[in-house]
Amino acid sequence: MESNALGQGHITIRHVAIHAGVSIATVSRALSGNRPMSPQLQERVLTAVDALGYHPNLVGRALRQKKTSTIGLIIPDLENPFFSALTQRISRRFSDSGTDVLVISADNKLELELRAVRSFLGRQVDGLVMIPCDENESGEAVQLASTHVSTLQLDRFVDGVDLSFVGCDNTAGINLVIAHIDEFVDEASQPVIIIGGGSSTSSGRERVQELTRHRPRSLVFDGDFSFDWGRRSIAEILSQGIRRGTIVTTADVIALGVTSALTTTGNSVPKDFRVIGFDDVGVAYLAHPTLTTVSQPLADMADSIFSFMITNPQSSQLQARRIFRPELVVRESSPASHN
Amino acid sequence: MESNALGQGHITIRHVAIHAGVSIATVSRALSGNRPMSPQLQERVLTAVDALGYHPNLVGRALRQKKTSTIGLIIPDLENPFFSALTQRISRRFSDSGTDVLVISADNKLELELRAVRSFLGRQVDGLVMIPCDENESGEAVQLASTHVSTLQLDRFVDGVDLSFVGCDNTAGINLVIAHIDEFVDEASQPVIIIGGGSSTSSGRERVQELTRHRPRSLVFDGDFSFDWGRRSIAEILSQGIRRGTIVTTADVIALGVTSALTTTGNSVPKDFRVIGFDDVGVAYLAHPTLTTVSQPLADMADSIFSFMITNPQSSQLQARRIFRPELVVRESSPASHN
DNA sequence: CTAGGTTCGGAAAACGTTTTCCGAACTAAC
DNA sequence: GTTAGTTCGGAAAACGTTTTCCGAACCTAG
Repeated sequence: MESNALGQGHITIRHVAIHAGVSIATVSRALSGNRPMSPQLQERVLTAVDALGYHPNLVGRALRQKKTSTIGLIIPDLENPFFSALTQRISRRFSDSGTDVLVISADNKLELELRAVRSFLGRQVDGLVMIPCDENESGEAVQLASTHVSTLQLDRFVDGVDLSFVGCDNTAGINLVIAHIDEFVDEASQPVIIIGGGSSTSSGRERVQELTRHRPRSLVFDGDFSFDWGRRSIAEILSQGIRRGTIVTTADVIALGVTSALTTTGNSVPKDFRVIGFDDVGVAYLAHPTLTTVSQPLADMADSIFSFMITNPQSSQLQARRIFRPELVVRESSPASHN
Repeated sequence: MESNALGQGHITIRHVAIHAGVSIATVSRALSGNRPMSPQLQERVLTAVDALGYHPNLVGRALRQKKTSTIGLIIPDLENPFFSALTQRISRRFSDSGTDVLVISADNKLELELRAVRSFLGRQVDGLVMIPCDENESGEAVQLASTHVSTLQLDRFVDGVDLSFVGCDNTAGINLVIAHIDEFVDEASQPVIIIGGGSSTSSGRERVQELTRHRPRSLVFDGDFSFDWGRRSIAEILSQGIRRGTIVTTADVIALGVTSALTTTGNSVPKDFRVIGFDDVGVAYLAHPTLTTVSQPLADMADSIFSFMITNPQSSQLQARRIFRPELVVRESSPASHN
């Protein structure tokens, strides 16, 4: 059961060196290929490595090299399918580059977010990507991160700090929605029902802001990015006696809760209520009715993050700001040909 | 912008020591509280720490202490809502215990799974939790992990290796489903339509196995744990001229694809087809119709993982096998009072 | 005033690696 | 045959911690 060839503890480079009858420097070089050496010697080392089942201790290596071939990713909520899809895409993008992506979920708590930053910094990650929990309150965490390591804000940014950012153009996305609504709502500037989420995040705020700019007299409800808030918002709306309208949400998770609550209470989508989401998560086209939404280019964003992290030499004097254009995806929850 | 008080590079314990006019040993002790010391001296060190903005280098600490206060979690597919929910619960459970949970997604690829194990081992994690990708092919990865660190299989196990496991009783879960079906299918042993997924995983296999044991003449389709497979399976079923029946799937993600495809093709759920899932992911009760499914006790499982990792002293002679009882949740997709 | 104990700070070793530096051996050129 | 150059292996320093060990200082009791 124990695979120890020598005394106790793990097998180190020293054991390999003894086994192969060489110095530890030679073993290191044979493995890294850092300096050319005679093939037979290298071969001898390699067989010793195999025989002993040696795996290098990355902690020791990191300490010496002052780099870990690792980037950290801090996610507010893994249960949000948009974030988990983003996480998946990013990991995939980095997967064959030698650096691996470590994920920590902050569970939407500022305290955990800050702890995650500290943890990653202490761990000496080569880069840090974070979706800040809060536009204002996450300032400390982001600031701390950025002074120590090359840091990138994703999807949301915090106010004040001038830092690199990758995300989508929320204003443009909402404008697509507005243009779409104009097709079937006769009178322009007809108020809509806005079910917002995460108003203390830049994305949530920007989206609601642009919506109310176009439709000033709209009803605005504010909650968080969750299925449940979508459901509860409908209870509120129905209790106000509203029986039809166009509902624009700031996230698919909300929209899905909304349509679910509407249909279970006997309201028809899109007949009584049209519903529009944001993000185009995987389940959006599985919902019934399928959800009209704004699609973000996840793969492009992952590419952008990758190139930022790879090319960026440690301290990022150059602020990158990559804002991607989203696309409207019209589905059954708000058919274009309705009226 | 640069917060370096001294030359170049990060601020180390040495800088703090100089600043406070003490030795590095004293700084270490002041921070860890490892040995009592006079309050005023400690105070002096602490202010120096604050003044310089020192954060300990966890890599150095890990090297010395031979422990990292970290556990690794390897997930086959973060986009599967069941897995992301599980991940969230586990992180949450560990969040205030001082050890943090690092997640790597294997993207359902054996090669990435093995690499993730190596990465975590090299990183000297104190424990490793993994959901193996494949019942047979993941043997190497799991074996490797278990010989080096206290390892726990989650939700699925691999054949052969005798290793600790936390999961749910799939057989019991399926028996609940069978009992439920018996209520509205007059003739017992009436064949059903089984849409399996992940037949090369223990969970997928066990569930289908128990189903066919009770309903030997059932139609069995095999695919993977994904929305898309659920959709495609329906195309296949309809092309065979089948227009009604009871569909049992081995995962909610499949079931959601199934109901989606059924309703968009004009088939009614539960009138024409009854659909039953497994896992009880968050969206299951948002779907239309809401999904009957088997619910797994996520919080209990997370607790179990936690206590295993905390109590278990390094090498786990004692094999833990915690199998939890699932519960049936009857919803609209297969109403009990149908016939 | 001395013997024995206790407190507490610092020097230095240790963790596992990479890499710089040095020196030995060999080669080639004059 | 000597010198200069090149190759290649090893000794040792370095990375940033924690912790063992030692010794100085102080206290207490006889």
